[in-house]
Amino acid sequence: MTRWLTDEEQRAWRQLAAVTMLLPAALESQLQRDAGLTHFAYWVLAMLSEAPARARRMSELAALAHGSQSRLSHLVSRLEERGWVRRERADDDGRGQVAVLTDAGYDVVVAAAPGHVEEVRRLVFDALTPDQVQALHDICAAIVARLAPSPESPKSAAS
Amino acid sequence: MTRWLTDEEQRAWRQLAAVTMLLPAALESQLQRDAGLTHFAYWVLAMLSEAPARARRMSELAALAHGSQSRLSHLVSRLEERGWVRRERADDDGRGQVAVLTDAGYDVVVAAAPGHVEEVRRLVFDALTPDQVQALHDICAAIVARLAPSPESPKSAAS
DNA sequence: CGTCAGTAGTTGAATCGTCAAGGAGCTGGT
DNA sequence: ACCAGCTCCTTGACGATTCAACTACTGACG
Repeated sequence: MTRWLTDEEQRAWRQLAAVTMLLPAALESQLQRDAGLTHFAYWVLAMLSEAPARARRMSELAALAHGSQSRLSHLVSRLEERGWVRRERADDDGRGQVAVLTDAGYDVVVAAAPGHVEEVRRLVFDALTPDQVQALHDICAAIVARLAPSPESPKSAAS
Repeated sequence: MTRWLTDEEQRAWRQLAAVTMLLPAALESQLQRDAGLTHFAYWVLAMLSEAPARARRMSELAALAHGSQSRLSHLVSRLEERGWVRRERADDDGRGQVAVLTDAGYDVVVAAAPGHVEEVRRLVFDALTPDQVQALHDICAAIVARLAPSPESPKSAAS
């Protein structure tokens, strides 16, 4: 006995689906054109550029960029070939690898950031009122909570 | 002189970005597991199933599914191999092709729909109040308007 | 009519992502 | 000490997507 969507939900879903299909494509296209970067690659480089010592553990980076470890591993290999990232062994854990942003890599993010931010502003925030920005945050946070089965959130405390 | 994002915008953007990365992946994964379908493939089949005579022009279908013509063409070839869709020449326009949903294809969408809808409800609508659903619709519609450079919208009328 | 720009769609090469398998290192119980 | 099982990460094969031609047709203009 499927609970179908109401008309309002259906309408909202079609718009949301459109956003999830079109917005990433639009950002990809801008980044690809102006900086030769994937949206995912940009995000990874950005996360590295903000990190202390511009370095992060692979798994941490994968989680921050919302991608699988495998995807990240392949990407980092490509970025390494271009000389934007370097891999190092983790001191504390012999299994771990640390991705380090090189100076050349840093220059790439810094060069790509303004155009990307401009595009995000143009496509998203210029279209919204401040109240809507707030609402968007809350809505997306609620959805993300469902998507990321984080260790917190379950009801009662386990001993 | 880049106009950077305010803190509120930044927060909202991170959540929205997370949704655009995680939600499609989650839906893909459910559809792939339970029906052997891509989200895009599901959407295309769904659009066909709603159409009069279960048939649509390729370009119309591409627009409805928010994908490129090339992407659709490749997909339809794969769907054709599985016997879920058939290509026909358009009567009115010799260049055009019409994609037609076969009975087998119809059965596939009908079988996949309940699980998919359940997942959408679980991940999105169960997390939101009715007010938020309404707000989500308006927000996404505003963004989509920026993304789809529709022929209307420009300011003054051209003769 | 012929031609020429524009539209509809397909194709193939190259890129990117996923999935399943595997190497290598840590950790806890005995 | 050992070994079973776990975590971290990489790899290779495969599938899906993009990008840039390319074919085939239409419609307008002289």
